[in-house]
Amino acid sequence: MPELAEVEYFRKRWDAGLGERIVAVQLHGEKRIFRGADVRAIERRLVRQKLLRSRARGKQMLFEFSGDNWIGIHLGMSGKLRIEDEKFYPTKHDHVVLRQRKRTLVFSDARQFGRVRFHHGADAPGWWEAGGPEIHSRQFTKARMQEFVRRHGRAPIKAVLLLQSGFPGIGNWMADEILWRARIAPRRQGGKLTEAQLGALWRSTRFVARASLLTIGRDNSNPPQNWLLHERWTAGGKCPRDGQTLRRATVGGRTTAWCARCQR
DNA sequence: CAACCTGTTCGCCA
DNA sequence: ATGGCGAACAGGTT
Repeated sequence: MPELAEVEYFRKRWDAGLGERIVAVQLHGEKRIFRGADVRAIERRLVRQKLLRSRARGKQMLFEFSGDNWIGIHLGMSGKLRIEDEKFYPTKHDHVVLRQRKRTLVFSDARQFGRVRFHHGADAPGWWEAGGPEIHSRQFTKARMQEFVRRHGRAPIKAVLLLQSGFPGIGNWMADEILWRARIAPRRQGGKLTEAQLGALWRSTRFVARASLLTIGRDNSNPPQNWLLHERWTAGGKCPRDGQTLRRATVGGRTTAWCARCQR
């Protein structure tokens, strides 16, 4: 599930626990999601600390706790954040369970492509600060995007949109949505796009990012019915623009859906 | 039962 | 050094 807007939605699930103290920490410390993290430090440091605030950047989330403690979470393919009540009994895939007096903060991830990091220090961790501007920010300029696309000019544009270093937060469905909206075929090489197509790509990127944040990101509601997203997984899905049956193929290593008539 | 999956990282190659 | 690509990771779902 989790791309830009879903990440924002899940980040806010834990808002219910803001300002409240963690009274117990239960981790499945041997699981792959903790690769590289000091599990014992999380268990030792987080108890008695308060959840202060959280942020998201692309698909990364950062949760700040009192006492200079920080947890980074990436949801991977199947990660989810949710709130349970204080009597919650965790099951197999509930790898991070942070108990507060009146509720329980849970991170679950069946496939374990997600990741949990821990940092103890006065400032946000170094791995948080790296990376380019968010695609829905003013700093994500057309010139910046164009420079990135040109640098990866020989790869199919679909693959370029999936590179988090240039398009943080974009995943498989967003990339398809953006290319469909910009009328660009997913196999086109970025270096061969016309000036007009680059403009359309930039506008579509920002539009899809912002509009999905206002629906999925706000309350997990559906984007408008005329989005490609609603058609792209159903066999025989149709182009919302011209009704053509969508094509499906692996592009940039991922299943890709597009309209062969209106995307060039 | 086999194929498929909304993500990232690694090693290999150009 | 940089960029592109395919495999690998794990387990649930179709």
